[in-house]
Order: sequence, then structure tokens, then C-alpha cells
Amino acid sequence: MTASVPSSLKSRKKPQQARANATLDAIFEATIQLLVKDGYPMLTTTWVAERAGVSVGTMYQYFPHKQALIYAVNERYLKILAEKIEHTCREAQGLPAAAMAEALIDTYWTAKTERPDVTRALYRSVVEMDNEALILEFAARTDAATTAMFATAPNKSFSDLQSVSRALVTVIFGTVRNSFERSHSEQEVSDLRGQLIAMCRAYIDSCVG
Amino acid sequence: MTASVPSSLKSRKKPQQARANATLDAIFEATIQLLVKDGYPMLTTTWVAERAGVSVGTMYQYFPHKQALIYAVNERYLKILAEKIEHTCREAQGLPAAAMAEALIDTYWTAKTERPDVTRALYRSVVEMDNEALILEFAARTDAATTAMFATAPNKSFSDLQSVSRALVTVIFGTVRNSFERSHSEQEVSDLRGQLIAMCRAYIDSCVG
DNA sequence: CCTCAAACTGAACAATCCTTCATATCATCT
DNA sequence: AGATGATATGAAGGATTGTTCAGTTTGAGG
Repeated sequence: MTASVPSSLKSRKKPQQARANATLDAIFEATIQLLVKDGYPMLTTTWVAERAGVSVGTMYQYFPHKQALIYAVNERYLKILAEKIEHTCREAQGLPAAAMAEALIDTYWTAKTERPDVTRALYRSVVEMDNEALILEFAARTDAATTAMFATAPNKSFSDLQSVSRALVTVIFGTVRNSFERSHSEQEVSDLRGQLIAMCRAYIDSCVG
Repeated sequence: MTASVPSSLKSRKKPQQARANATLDAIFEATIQLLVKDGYPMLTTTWVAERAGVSVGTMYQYFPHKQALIYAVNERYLKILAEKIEHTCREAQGLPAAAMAEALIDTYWTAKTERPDVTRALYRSVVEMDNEALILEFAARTDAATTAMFATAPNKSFSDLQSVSRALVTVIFGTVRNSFERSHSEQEVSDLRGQLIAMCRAYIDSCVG
């Protein structure tokens, strides 16, 4: 079903004392900062350690190698994002289907544009690693959450719930990403967002069941 | 308007003899093959040269550095893609708006899935370089082409042609990309494609003018 | 056939940077 | 306080690889 986490990417050990947790947080934070500042190619383990206020050796006690570090950062990010989406989906249960779609768009778009630099940096950081497991797990969680949500829509019984739900998710997520890549202006972004909402609404209305 | 090509990424010299052109082609081909086979991180200049059947030095006569090589490969790819889209847009002029959208989806999806490995490899190769100029030029060309196309749609006068056109393009391109990342099965892909067409149709129908 | 510039060669250079490990410090429990 | 395992240090190793350049080959034009 979901691809398992590549064993080579697992973290080396779990922190057992308070300071170790602080260290880990510092490392994560430093990694993101440097990813944002200079991008993946410029990211060196020494720099990360320095900015985190620890030594390189410390880093290597938690991460077997650089890739594992990037992997962990993305894992964290996607986990939080998935939780936000699941939360939204739970809240929106029972609303009209169009409102559900709008809520989904709102949550996702807000999450991605809150810190655009971080979003962009993470989008770009994924190259070096085998991120398939990450993506698939994220997709599985969001699919499940949205399908469950749309199942509760009143006045609508979708002929193929799975299919409609997956289409909406893919279109919404994809549109946001593409908008990012094209560096739209704020004006264009907010306009695009409105059009996307209109599009989802029209689509849902056309799915009479 | 469009960001200019970073000067550091320009190619070093233009070929003036026939064999030089052959060399360039071989280098491009080798680059793509290795990108597909092992991904960007494993791509070394020596390997590219070897597979292209030339020496490293030759490569460096045309490309000032590795990034410029990747840049050139992507530039070529996007140029061809843009031409395909412009062609489709020209052909579809005068058709009903929904058919236009469908033609656009068809062209883009086909182009991207014809050689999925290449598509994926190029998507991933962009990390190291400043690809903004590339993306913006591509976006400008496709926006112009699609806007011109939709302007010729009968029975429809869109209240905001620019806006609708850009929305459609962003949604379509984004959806395809997202579908790629999620490694959908063939079944799911063709289903998704159908849903996307339905969505665009519904959206267009709702844009009465 | 001769000349010259274009094209090509590939060993060597230079620089980067990931990773290790022997050692030191810290926190917790008895 | 002492013992023990968890945590932290950072200089040094080692391997990779992008890039250069002095010299050779090729091809086109006169």
C-alpha cells in the first residue's frame, strides 16, 4: 500500500533527555533557515551544525547522513500539514459540498503561503532523497480525510465519491504548487484562488447524484 | 517583464562546424539519459562526457559549468513543449470553449506522459539552477497562446478573459504535475484526466457572459 | 597542398565537504 | 559521591568531482 520508509533514512537514535530534544529542534530550525537562505546545494553539514549551535558530531548522532536530515525536516512539515487538513475536514463535515471544497482550498493555500520562502525551499529540497514514501503517506492521509468529509455532504450523493474526492484534492494541491512556481503577484494569486473556488463549485454542482 | 537569462548560465560558444552540432546533441542526449538513470545528484561531468563519447574538456567549451548544462537541457525541453501548446492553441481556435480546454489538457498530458521518466527527471533537475527566467518565459508564452485561443470561442464572452485563461492553464498544468508526484496508477490517471476535463467544462459553462 | 582556426583530448589540479572517532562533559540513579 | 550511560566535541581523514590548460587532431578555405 504505502511505500515503507527507506531504512537508510531513518534517524539514528531517539533523544532521551531534555537537552537532546532541544538540540534536535535547533538542528531542524537551522536546517530550514539555511535551506531558505541558500538552498539545498549550499547546505553543508558544518554550517547546519554551526548555526544550530552544536558540533557536526552531534548531528551525526541523530542522522546517519545529510539526506536523512532533509528527510526528517520534510517529514515533520508534511505531518503538520496533514494534521491541519484532517482538522479542516473534520470541521467541515455536514456542510454543503462547495463549502467543503472552499475550506480545503483555504486551509491548503494558507498553509503554503504563510511562509512562502519555507514552502519554496522545501519543495526544492526533495531532490536528493527518496521522498516517495513521504508523498504517498501524505496523499493517503489527505485522501482519506477528504473522502470522509465529502461523504457527509447533504444534497449530494456522488456517483463515484473516491474519484471526485481525489480529483478535487489533486487539482487543488496542484494548482497551488503551480501558482508558486510561476511567481504570481499577490493580485494574481488572490484572483486565481477565487477562480479555483468557482471551478470547484461548478464541478461539484455538475456532479448531481 | 520576463526575467532575463542569468548571464552565468549562457552557453560558452556557438558551434560553427557540423561535428560540433553533433557533439552538442550527443551531450544533451547523454545528460538526459543519465538524469533519468541516476538522477541529478549522481550526475558527474565526467560521466556525461564519457557517455556522449567526448572528453570533459569538450563539454567545457560549450558550457561554462555543470549548471549551464542542466539549464540548457531544460531550456530545450520547455521550448519544444511551448511550441506544442502554441500549435494546439492555434488549431483549436473557433472551437467551443470546452473543446479548447480539452485539447489543452490532451496536449499537455500527452507531452508529459509520453516519457514519464524524462519528465520526472527534468522536474527534479531544476534544483541547482536559477530557473525562474525559464519558467516565466514558458508561462508568458502559454498564457499568450491560450488567451488568444479562448478569445475566439463562440457563444462565450468571458467577463475577464485573462483571468479565466490563466486559471485554466494553472489548474491544468498543476494537476498534471501533482498527479505525477503522487505516482497514480494508469487507471487513476485516466480517471483523473476525465474528471479534470469535466471540471473545466463545468467551470467554463458557469462563466456565462 | 598548406594554413589556421575550430574542435577535441584527458591527466592533473584544487577545492569542497561528508563522515568518523577518540575524547570530554553532562545528567541521572543508587 | 560515585558510577554509568547519554550527549557533545571538532580536528582529521578520505573520497569525490568540477574545472583547467597545454597540447593534439580535424576540417574548411585559399
